[in-house]
Amino acid sequence: MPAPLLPRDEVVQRLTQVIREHGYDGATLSRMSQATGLGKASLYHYFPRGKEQIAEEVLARAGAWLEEHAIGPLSDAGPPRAKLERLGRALSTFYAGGESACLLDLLSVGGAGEMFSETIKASLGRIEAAIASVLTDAGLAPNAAAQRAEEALITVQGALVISRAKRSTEPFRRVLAELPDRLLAGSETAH
Amino acid sequence: MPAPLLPRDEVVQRLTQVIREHGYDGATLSRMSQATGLGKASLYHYFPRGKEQIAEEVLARAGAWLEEHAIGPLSDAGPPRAKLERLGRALSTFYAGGESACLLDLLSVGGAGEMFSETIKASLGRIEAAIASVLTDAGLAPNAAAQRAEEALITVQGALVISRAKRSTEPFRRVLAELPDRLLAGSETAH
DNA sequence: GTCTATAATAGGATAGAC
DNA sequence: GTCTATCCTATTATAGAC
Repeated sequence: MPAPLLPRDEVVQRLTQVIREHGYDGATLSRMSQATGLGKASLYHYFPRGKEQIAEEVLARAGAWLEEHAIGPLSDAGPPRAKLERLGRALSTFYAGGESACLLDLLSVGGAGEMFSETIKASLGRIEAAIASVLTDAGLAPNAAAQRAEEALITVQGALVISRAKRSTEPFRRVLAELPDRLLAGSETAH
Repeated sequence: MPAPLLPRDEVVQRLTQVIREHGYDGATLSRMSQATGLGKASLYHYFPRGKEQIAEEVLARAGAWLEEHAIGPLSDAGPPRAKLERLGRALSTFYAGGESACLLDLLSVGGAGEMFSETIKASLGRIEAAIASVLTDAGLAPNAAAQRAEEALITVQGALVISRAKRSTEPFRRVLAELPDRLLAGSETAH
C-alpha cells in the first residue's frame, strides 16, 4: 500500500481551516479537496461517512487541543493569575490572534447545529468548569466563579464575532489582555 | 395586475427568519420558497438579483429597525440609565430574547462576509457611536465611553453565541439585564 | 404577480481502475 | 491511497404561460 501524501492529522488540520473560514454549509467537498490536494474520492477514503464525519473529527481534534493546552494546565499547581494568563496565550494561539473563527460558533448554526449540539455543549461545559475551578481557588464563591467563567466564554466569543465583523483583531486582543484582571477582580488574590 | 399574496415587507421578514436560522449558505431558495409560500420564480420577481439581493434587503431592513428602535432613542432626552434600559428592551425584542441569531454574525462568515463587510461595519459603527454618546453624557471620558460601547457589542454578541451553543437563552437574558450597570459603572450618574 | 417547466451548475457520494 | 469517471440530488437562475 502506497504511503499517504499527508498524515491524517495534517489532513484534518487543513479541513479545520476550511470549516473555520466557510462554516459547515460553505465548506464544500470541492474546497476541501483543494485545501488538502486530495480528490473527493480520497476524502471518502479517509472519512467514509463524508462531510459529517469530517466535521466530527475536526471538532474532536479542536477539543483535544483545547483539553491539552488550555483546560489541562488550569489544573496544574500555581497561582490563579499565572494560570489565567497561560489560558489567554493558549486561546490566542487557538484563535490565531483573533483571525480564526470558533468552531463551536460556526457549527452551532442551522442543520449542523443539531448534529453537533451535544459535543459543543460538553466542550463549553468542560472549559467553563475548569475556569470556575481556578476562580474558586482564587477565593471566589462557587456561584460567582461559575458566573464569571461563563462571562469569560461570552466575552471571548463576542470578541471573535466583533473582530470578524470589523475585520480587525484589536477587539479580540484587548479582551484577552484584560481577561485575567476581569476574572480575578475582587478575589482574595487580586489585592 | 393581481395583488401580491404578501406585502413586500412581510416577505422580507420571513426571509430574515430563514437567514437567521440557517446562515447565508444554508438559506436555500427552496427554504425561502417554503417560508414565504412563494415559488422560486416569484422570489426572482421580488428580487431580480437573487439571493444576494435578498440578503441585502434583509440586512437593510434589520438596520432600519435597529436605527428606529435601538439607536434613535439613544439620542432622545432623558437620563442615561433609562435610555440604556430601553436599549436592552429593544435588543431583547430584536434577538427574540436570545432565540434569534444576529445577522451581522452570520453574514460575516465565508463568502457572504466579503459581500456585506462594509454594510456590517457601518452598522456596528453607528450603534457603537450611539452608545458611546450616551456614556459621555453620563460623564465618562470619550475614550472610556468608546471602549465600553465596544464591550457592550462584544458582550451581546458573545451572549448570543453562547446561548445558541448551550441552547438556552439564560446567558443572553442575564447579559442584557446587567448591561446598564456594567456600562455606567463608575460614571457620575451611577452613584 | 404567480406559476410550471426547465436549464445549467454545483454539491455529496460511489464504483472501479491503478 | 489516489485517481477518473459517474450518479443522483439540490441549487441557482431563467423562460414563458396565465
